[in-house]
Amino acid sequence: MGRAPCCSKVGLQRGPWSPKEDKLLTDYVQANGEGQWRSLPKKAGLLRCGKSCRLRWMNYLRPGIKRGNVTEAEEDLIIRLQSLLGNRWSLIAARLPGRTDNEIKNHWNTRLLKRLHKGGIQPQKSSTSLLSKKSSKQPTKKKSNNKLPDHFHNTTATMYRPKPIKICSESAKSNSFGSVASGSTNKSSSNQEEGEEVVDKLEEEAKTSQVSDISWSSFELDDQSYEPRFEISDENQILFYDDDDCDLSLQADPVSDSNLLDKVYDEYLRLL
DNA sequence: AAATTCCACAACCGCATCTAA
DNA sequence: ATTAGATGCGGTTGTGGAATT
Repeated sequence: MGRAPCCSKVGLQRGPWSPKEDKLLTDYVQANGEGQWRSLPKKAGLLRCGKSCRLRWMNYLRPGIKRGNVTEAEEDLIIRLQSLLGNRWSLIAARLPGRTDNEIKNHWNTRLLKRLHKGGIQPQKSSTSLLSKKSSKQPTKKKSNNKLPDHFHNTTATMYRPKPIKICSESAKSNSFGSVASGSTNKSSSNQEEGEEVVDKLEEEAKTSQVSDISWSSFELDDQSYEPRFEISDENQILFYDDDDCDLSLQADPVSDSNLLDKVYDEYLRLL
């Protein structure tokens, strides 16, 4: 038997929000701040579940939210972060200013996933992500000798090779991962800890193995071997690990090398 | 023009995690 | 240490509009 629903559904409004409800919620949150979602509807005069109010605020009413027009650079970053993190939409959203996890998730499911499938790419699921909680319990990756499988067909897409970087505790701890992983609230401490755990493990490994550079390749963590879904050649070509011939057009704008999104991505790679 | 299918997005649901008592 | 309530997250569904037949 599951636990009781978060709130009684009796008499509560459901479905799309009306402008009047939006205004009530916005006014209340602006006056009283976020939080206390459970008691908020009553105080704000809304006939909605607290969860519903929170979702509406986070995904729609919150100031600074960008809607629609996901740029190619953003799509590129979403794809790259998804390959690193799996379906950790809140983490991914935290790296895309103004975008919500729900929007990114929708965009992924409705467009990017199809595009990748069309290109013969099998995107990883959350259970195989590097930071996934499940990954340590249910390893899904086989140990690899870092060689490409024979059936591997490479396709090309331009991407920028992250520079091998030296992991040091200061940079690891002082980077923005924690603050960003916290997302819109101060609550995602577990995500932050996961990120730091990964960094700590890599740092320890680097110390013991006398290797100071962590390069863009597979590595081991928690007795599991992780390998990227793709490899980046010296010519900045992505070589996708895939069974089928495919033509994925992930052409990044060369100019974007210096743009914010790439920096954001590099920041993640530093952590991994 | 009407019916059907497709698509994008908002919202819901259940579970996991956090926190305070 | 335990427990219950609150919150956050990700998967899924419902719905309205656009596109197609």
